Parts: sequence; structure tokens; C-alpha cells
Amino acid sequence: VADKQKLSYHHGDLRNSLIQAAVALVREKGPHSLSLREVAKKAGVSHTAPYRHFPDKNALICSIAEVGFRLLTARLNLTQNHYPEPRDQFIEAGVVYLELAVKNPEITQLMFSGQIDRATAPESLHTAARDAFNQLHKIVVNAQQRNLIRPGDPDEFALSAWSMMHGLAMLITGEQLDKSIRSPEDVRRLATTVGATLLDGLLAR
Amino acid sequence: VADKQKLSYHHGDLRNSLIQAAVALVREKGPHSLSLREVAKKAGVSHTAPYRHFPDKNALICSIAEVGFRLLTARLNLTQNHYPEPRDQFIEAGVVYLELAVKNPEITQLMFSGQIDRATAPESLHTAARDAFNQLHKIVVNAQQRNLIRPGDPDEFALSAWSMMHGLAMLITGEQLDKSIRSPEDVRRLATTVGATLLDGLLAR
DNA sequence: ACCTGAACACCGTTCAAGT
DNA sequence: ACCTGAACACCGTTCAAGT
Repeated sequence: VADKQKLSYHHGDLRNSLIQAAVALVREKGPHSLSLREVAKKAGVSHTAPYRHFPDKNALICSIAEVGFRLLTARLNLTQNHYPEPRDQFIEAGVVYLELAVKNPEITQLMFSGQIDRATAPESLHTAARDAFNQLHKIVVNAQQRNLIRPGDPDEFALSAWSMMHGLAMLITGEQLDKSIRSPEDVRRLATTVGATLLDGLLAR
Repeated sequence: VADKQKLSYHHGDLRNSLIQAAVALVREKGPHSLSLREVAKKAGVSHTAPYRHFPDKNALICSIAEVGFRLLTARLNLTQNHYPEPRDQFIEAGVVYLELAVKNPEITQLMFSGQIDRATAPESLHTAARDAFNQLHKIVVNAQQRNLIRPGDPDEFALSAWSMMHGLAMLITGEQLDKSIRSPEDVRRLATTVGATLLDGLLAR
């Protein structure tokens, strides 16, 4: 019976194939013109097959966003392990955030645009998003304990830092800026100077 | 009453009626589920009538965004006239930005989400967006001349300030934050403290 | 000049039917 | 259990036709 089931699968893992196909299409054509039927076609199945793995289109979009948040969390975590100094951790976290966004502009737009219906989103998406923010929170708290950043509500400080890099990321990926910032050098320079300015306002004196 | 409406549309009022209907629908159902056919229905015309006034759906969306940018520019301009001190101008500009965003979350999302195709957007939209940014630029330059903000590239300082408030606005209107910030008091408090922290990093010393 | 309904090629989603 | 095609109610856009 198990063999028969296995054979009858068109794919070994259709769920992941669909996510992969969706990510590719979002990169190609942007997040707002993603169609479930096209995703199915790209994955080589009928247009109703995705409903075996996702309750609706929103669930598939949420899965893409979730991958994005998990990747961000992993990168931020690596950064903390790589840089022992709290100042470097703070600055490099901003660099990582902006780098990831600029390298994946369409995914970034999808993660944060109103396209996702958060009311019906799976709990795992909210968890993944919170995990990413918590990495930043940890960096701020550590910087306060090491007396780099002044005492105060770490929630608010972390939100300030997140807002700044997030705003930059959204303006760049949303193509709101006149000058285009795309090269890794531009990204690093901008994230570093802007991050340093904010950190200056957060310093213990 | 129906006759009167019908007559007014024949007198060239339809364009504005469509924009007004579209804004109402975006507020009701969010920017990503706006349909041209529903806009036409709400305005009381056939679903092809909008094509007499807009080349396509994107043009209508751009018009909504343009109204938003113009309103922001006007508010920022008023703020500068109302507050003579550069510090107040800087802080209040942030308050105004966040206030406007929180009061119109769906429009804000539409203005900055990838939903707008900037390649085919009319030049007037880019002009309106640039005008809004220039208000902020003016505030920064003035603060530098009055020796509040340190010397340096005003483009970069203005971009830092814009990014921070924009990030905050996008996180709030995109419902990314656990705690909801909606009341005018919450908005003012958050914009003030966050703005003051950034300004601290920009001060002349 | 302005607006219309029919038509076309798409959508997301549902469902009875096939394997 | 997994996948299918047909069907339904939408969509943006085009076009010949009406006023």
C-alpha cells in the first residue's frame, strides 16, 4: 500500500515544489501578480493540486514570507556569533537586514506589503516574524548590559532600530529613491552610516 | 437624484468621482483587493467607463497615491510655518508623517506597496513624491543653518529621518507590531521619542 | 465625446469524478 | 490519498455599437 501511494505521488514533495515555484515567480514578476494557477503550472501539476497542501492562496504566500523571516533570523544570529563587540553587532545587524532586503526585493515587498492577510495567516508566520525581531531585541539588551547603549525601554530602542533599517529597506525595494542603491558597497556604506547616526543617539554618556 | 448624478458625470465630474469611489473602497477592503469594476459600479457607471479617464487600473491607483503625497506635502509645509524652532519642526514633521499614515493605513500601504507600477506611472506621481521628500530636506537644511544639526550631507540626514518614520509607519499600518498603536496620543508619544533619539545622533556638539 | 454590453483571456475556489 | 477537468463567479482590457 505504501509503495502504491508513493508511486501515485506526482512529486516527492509537492508542497516544497510549490513554494519554490512561487518564490521563483515572485522574483520574476513581482509579488502582486503572483497567480496560484501559474505556480501550479510551473510545478507541473493541475491548478487545483495546490489545494491539497494549502487551504488557499494566502497560505502559500504566508509560507514564502515565513521562509524570508527564518532566513533573516538565521543571518542575524550568525552576525551576533561572529561579532563579539556590541557596537559591531548593532551596525552589522543593520547591514544584514538591508543586504537581505536589497538582494530579495520582491520577497521583501511580499513579506511586508498588505498582500498578506494576517487574520487568516498561520501562527507559524507570526512566530517567525517575532523570532526575527527578538534577535534585534537581544542585541539591544546586550548592548545595554555592556554599557554601550543607555538605560531605557529596550522594546522602544529595538523598534527604533528596526524602523530605521526597515524604512530604508522599503524605500529602496519599493523604488522610492531617486538614486538607486543596489551594489553591496552602497548597501554597506548606507547601512553603516545611518546605523551609526542612530546609535549615536542611543549611546550611554 | 439619480438623474442629477448622471448629468454631473456627463459634465466631466466622472474622473474625480472615480478617484473618490476608489479611495472609499481602498479604505473599506484594503488596497490589494481594489477592483476597477467595483469602482465603476460604486460611481454608477459601466465597468468600461473608467477607461475614458484613465488608461488603465494602474493610472487610477497612481492618482490615489498622488492625492496622498500632496496631502503629506501640505501638512509638512503647514508644520514648518507653525513651528519656528528647527527642533520643533524636525520632531513635528515626524509626528505629522506618522499621524497621517495611521489615520489612513490602507492609502499608506497603497502608496508604498509594490502594487503601483512605477514604470508606467505618470510623471506627476514622481513629482508629488519628490515634493514631499523636499519638505523634509528643507527642514534638515534649515536645522543645519541654525546650528542644531551637525554639518554633513543633508540628503543622507533627510533620508535617515524619512526612513525611520517611514519604517515605523509601514510596520504599524502593515500590522507587524504586537502592540497596536492607533490612538493620537500613542502616535504622538512614539513619534516624539523616536524622533528625539535620532535627532540626538544628528546634533551639532 | 462619452458611455454601453458583449467578448476574451485570465483569476481563485469548489466539486464530482478518476486513479 | 492524491490529482484531475469542468464549472462558477469574479477580474482587466478591448472593441464595435449606441446616444
